[in-house]
Amino acid sequence: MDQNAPDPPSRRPTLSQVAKAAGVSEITASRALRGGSAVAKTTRQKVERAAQALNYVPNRLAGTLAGGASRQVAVILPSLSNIVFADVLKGLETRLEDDGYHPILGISHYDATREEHLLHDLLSWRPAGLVLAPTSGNAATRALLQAAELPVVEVMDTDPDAADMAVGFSHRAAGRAMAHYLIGRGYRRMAYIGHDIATDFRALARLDGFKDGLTDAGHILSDTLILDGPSSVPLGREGLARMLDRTTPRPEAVFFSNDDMAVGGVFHCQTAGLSLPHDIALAGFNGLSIGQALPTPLTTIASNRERIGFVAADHILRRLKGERPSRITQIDFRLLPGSTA
Amino acid sequence: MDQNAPDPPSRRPTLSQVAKAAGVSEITASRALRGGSAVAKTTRQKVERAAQALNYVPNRLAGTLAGGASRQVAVILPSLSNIVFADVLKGLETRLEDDGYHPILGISHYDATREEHLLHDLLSWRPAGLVLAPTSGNAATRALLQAAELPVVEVMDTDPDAADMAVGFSHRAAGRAMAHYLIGRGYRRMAYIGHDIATDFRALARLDGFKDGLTDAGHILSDTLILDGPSSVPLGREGLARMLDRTTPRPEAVFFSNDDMAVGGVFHCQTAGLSLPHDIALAGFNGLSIGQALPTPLTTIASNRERIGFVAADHILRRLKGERPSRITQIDFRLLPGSTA
DNA sequence: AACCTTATTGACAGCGCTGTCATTACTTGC
DNA sequence: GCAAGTAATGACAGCGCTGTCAATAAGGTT
Repeated sequence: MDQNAPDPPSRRPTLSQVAKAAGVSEITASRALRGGSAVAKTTRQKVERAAQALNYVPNRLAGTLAGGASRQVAVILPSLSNIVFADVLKGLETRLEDDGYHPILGISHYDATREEHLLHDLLSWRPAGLVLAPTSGNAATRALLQAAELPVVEVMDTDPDAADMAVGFSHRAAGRAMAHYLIGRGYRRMAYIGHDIATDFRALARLDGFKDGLTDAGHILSDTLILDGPSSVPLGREGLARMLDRTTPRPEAVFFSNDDMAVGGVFHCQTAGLSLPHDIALAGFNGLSIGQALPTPLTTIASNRERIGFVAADHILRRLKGERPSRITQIDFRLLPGSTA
Repeated sequence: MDQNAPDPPSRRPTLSQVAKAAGVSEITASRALRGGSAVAKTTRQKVERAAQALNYVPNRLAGTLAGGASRQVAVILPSLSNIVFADVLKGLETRLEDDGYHPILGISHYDATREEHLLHDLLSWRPAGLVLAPTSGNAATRALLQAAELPVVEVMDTDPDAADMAVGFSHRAAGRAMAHYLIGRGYRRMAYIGHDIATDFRALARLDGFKDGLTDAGHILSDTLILDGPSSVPLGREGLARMLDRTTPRPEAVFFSNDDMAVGGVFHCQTAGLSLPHDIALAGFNGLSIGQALPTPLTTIASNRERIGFVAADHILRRLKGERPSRITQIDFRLLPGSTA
């Protein structure tokens, strides 16, 4: 509590104090508490009792410094405003915790400089591994990664030249899949509405894939609207309103950068009295539950973010045990036909 | 390790190597890199150049062990599925990063045992501070906190007997405020629909406050429906459907445990052809953007989660500088009258 | 009984860094 | 030009723990 008061009286108990209390050597106490090694059952109990009595909490800084492997994993994500990355983090944390590991977190805010800085900072804690959803193909970052000599997983995409491992799916393929689906449904005049794509290069990859898909079938994108700022429901709503306002005839189908945006579009249609998908078709990306709970379930592509996080953590952990998980792991997306397109 | 080997293939460079390269003593290198202390400008430059050349990344485990204060802050949250805690985490991370601190994360899953375990685990990293959104008034946890002797902030509520500091607002007061508002709007027969409340005791507090508010005005809650599982849009939708199915006459107004649930309710009304708020009034809690973007903006109470996280981190940091931020900090909620009630 | 295992415990030397106090170099005042 | 002060640097010890190897005790073999 009191920061100023000189507090020599109550320093946290150390292993040596536990050892003394249990009447054994420090190293024996260490082994007893860590389990595994050869320690007599009675000795172990004595030590455990002493630790309990003193309210001993081991100091892993010291342990890691002396022994080797940390049980912390650095995690760098571009954002937490979007539930998508919270999902990834949840999957990560769940798997890590199973093995007594913990994430140290950094948020890059889609800023490459910040990402690099974070990387340097987090590496200084000597984590056992690193998981990141890269913000860009930053060269400096890549160099640091290569030099870091620790298991690294890049999540959310399947970049074939990932520094080490990658867990995710191809956003380009996802965009293409949506194009094929919409074409198959008979839509022709198609538009795209997205949030600030300069920063979110995975959204950009989806757009590129979408265009590719249209091209495959001999079509082209009839209209594109990119709005400033992070994706959100209100932004999507505003986007569709503006697009319909400025373009005649209106597009037959609109692909949004993600579900948040698309749900905004659905709301606009409700307000404007447009019936889905008759008057206009809308599609999103991510498969958020909000979109599926709409009176008209959103047509979208489900990504399994939590699983991506989980598998990423698992890869780190397995690597630490000496195994060699595959370099690129595909976590499939799935097109969810709803009733909006 | 082998001390004699001239150049162990690829261990990370240490401060001593940097010092050697710069032709100064270890401690001088340390001071040069940390800045502040008295080091000649030329010396500092030499050291910085050497560090750069060697690609030196300091080892904070060693630094913290030797020197004192860690730059990690333990964070324990009950969940990440709900955007609410992701928001808090975002605020925390933002403020911490400003000062070069980083969160180590643990998720309790609304489980008191797990929370206690996490606390023990995270404390073993000797964090400089601790932020948690308590899952319960767990006694063992509280004891650990008291003994921990580090700045602790409990977030999301303003528990007057917080172990150390608290940043948030009274959920009870929020519930009451909603009751008063709805009564003021003329609604009488009111119901509540919530998610698994056994675990989420802040939602329970809101319900209690809501009941209090009704009692204040001489009314009582006409119906209550608690559903299993975490809150979600589909769950709220299902909840309202079930309630309307089983109860006649239907309630005039329904207060949901949060916005996710309430938005589900709105969707159900859209599907069932009920007009809001004429046929039935709905209200939520949190002030999520999704609710505000609905064709009928949701009546709700806005909480400022990100700010709570930010202020919590700020309190920790200030405490570490020797200041004494106030024990209980209120981050006000605000009733947002929408068009659903 | 001498010998060999195996189980259990401990001594020792650091891990990489920083706090403390001491030392040296360089100014400045009179 | 010399005492006294300031700036810059370094030697040393130790943070709390674990890996390595050695030592001892206990049990089994021929």
